[in-house]
Amino acid sequence: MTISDIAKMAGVSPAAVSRYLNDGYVSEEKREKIKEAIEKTGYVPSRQAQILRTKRTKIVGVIIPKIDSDSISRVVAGISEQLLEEDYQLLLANTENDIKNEIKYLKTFKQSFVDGVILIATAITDEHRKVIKSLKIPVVAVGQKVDFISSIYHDDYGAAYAMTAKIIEKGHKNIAFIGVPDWDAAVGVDRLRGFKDCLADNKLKFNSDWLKIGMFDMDNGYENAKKLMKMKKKPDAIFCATDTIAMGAIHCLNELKVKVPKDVAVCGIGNGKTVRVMEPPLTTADYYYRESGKEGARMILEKIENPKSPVMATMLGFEIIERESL
Amino acid sequence: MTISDIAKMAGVSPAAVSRYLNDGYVSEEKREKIKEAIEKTGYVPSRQAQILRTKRTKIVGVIIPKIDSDSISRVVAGISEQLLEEDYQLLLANTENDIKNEIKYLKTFKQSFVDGVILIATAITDEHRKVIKSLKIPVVAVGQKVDFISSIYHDDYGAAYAMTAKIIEKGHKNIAFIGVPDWDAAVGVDRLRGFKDCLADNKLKFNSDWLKIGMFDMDNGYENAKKLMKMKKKPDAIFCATDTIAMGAIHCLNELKVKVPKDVAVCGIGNGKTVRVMEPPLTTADYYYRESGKEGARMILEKIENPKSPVMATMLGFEIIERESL
DNA sequence: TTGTATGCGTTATCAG
DNA sequence: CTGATAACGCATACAA
Repeated sequence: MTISDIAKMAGVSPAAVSRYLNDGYVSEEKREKIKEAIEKTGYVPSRQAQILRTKRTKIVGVIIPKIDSDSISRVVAGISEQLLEEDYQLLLANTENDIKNEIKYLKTFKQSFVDGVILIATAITDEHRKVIKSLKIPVVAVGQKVDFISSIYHDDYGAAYAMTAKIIEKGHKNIAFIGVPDWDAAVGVDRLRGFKDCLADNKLKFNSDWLKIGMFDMDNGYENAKKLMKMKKKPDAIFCATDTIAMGAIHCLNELKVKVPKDVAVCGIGNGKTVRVMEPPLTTADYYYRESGKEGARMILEKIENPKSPVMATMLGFEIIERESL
Repeated sequence: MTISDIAKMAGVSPAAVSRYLNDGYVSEEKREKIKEAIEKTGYVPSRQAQILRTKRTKIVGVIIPKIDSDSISRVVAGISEQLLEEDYQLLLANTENDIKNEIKYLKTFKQSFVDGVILIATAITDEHRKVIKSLKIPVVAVGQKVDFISSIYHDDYGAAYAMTAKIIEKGHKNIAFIGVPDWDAAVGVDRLRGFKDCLADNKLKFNSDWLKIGMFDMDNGYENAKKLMKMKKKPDAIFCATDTIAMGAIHCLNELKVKVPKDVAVCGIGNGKTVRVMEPPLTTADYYYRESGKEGARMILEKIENPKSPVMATMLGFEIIERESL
């Protein structure tokens, strides 16, 4: 079934059928005939041929470091929701945390296979910069603030600051921090900065022995909480940069029979799906991950429709969720 | 940059360049020239034009009910890994648990936009059947056994049976079951069947008052555990059909100050990422979700390469993970 | 081995 | 308003 077949059946030209399908610049009687022919045959235009002509795939590529992560899968859910609504499709590129794959996908997309790309990256290197600039299609970043492309990110500094203030408000003065490396600008840098600044503003001194850095997993929380509890001078609160880390930390504390929050308070950031059933339920900050995905999708769509729309940066807020671990 | 430009630069015909890129049916000297031209210009063939010609996109569509789920995101991670290896791309279609979207995507894919589709469905209705049969591209199912297409699934019956045996082995005789509706053949039907059969085989009678059905969320576990604990005759163990349900149940029990596993033992199925930090850590069955994704990808690729390869069904095993909740 | 010609299924142009 | 006709960029049958 091609457009010509339909044209023949309806006794019109292929061009008329095309117009019927698109602009709709066609007389009433022919419109009828064409409609009939299409309905009878169940004809559907070939996407590929359309794409070849129009140069638009109505697909957006989404590059992520991993999919089996609570926060990322929520962002993807948001993207997917918005895209579905706008009748776009979602090509998922999972880099498995390998920056080489990230560049590879970016280059693959360069062949204008997709109309735009949403990049959920933990770090933007010079190579990213270079490759992205060489692309002819728009790119937006979600989860990190990037200067040369539009981005949508969370108020990492603010959330960390507010959370720290909450810890202090609860009467804790000896606060440890378990975080991630500083190659992650959002989680590794901003959250730590918010923490330190709040400490300083409250005239509490930052104890670098209590600053522990590890990866984005529960082990980081578990191992570092253990180390913290082995020190002669122990903290009475632990601020974990992510919920996952916090879960590991609480698990460790429970094993050590350290009472949370009485002996040591714990909090995280992210409001992961399962943290409310921890023992005790985790105090954390909700980050509207899903919303950030939706907004990212809106942004890239806007860029696609209107390529010269200005670069913009949107910061999403947060909400402290008080539960019992703090 | 088109193939003709390269041809001109190298002083050969477009066909020669095409052959250089594909079959490689070209003389040594021309080969050199072409190579040079391509390198100089950084030419890359247009995917779209290739697709229009060859009718193959090297994309497989993956239809899922939701992405922000521990088990599903792990399956997708496996699919993604395998696809990356084979140089295929992954078009993600998230139905948001709406069966209408499932059909819609199936139909979208019908326009041979993808070379094959992997369906992660909870239920296969007659409409699914009809639409799938009308597709010209192969479809494989992951997570459910389906008779008319290749599928890969988990040993739900066996896992439930083994887990029940384990509960009995621990000395429990009054075992409740919190499950999901029977429109889900794997989780709703097979796991319950494994449970019942094991009970029968051990001469324990099945108490239908202790059979609770709800959705795939923590609330199901929470609410139904609460109901169970309000009964005059309480169970001393609760078998939850999924880890998520189990987490809700344990949370409830903790709130009620019911000791797990001393007063009531709990177990789940799935080995979710966070269940090992529950208090107490959850006894569950590992399901190799990631592996099932990889296998599903291999299957669809095989079908794509070799369309008349036979329908097959692969069942993946499981492993009981003993922790402290049982 | 090589090049020419043709077709894949649309959409855009342009003259009627 | 309408219908030829020319691209879009590539791959292949076929003739050379």
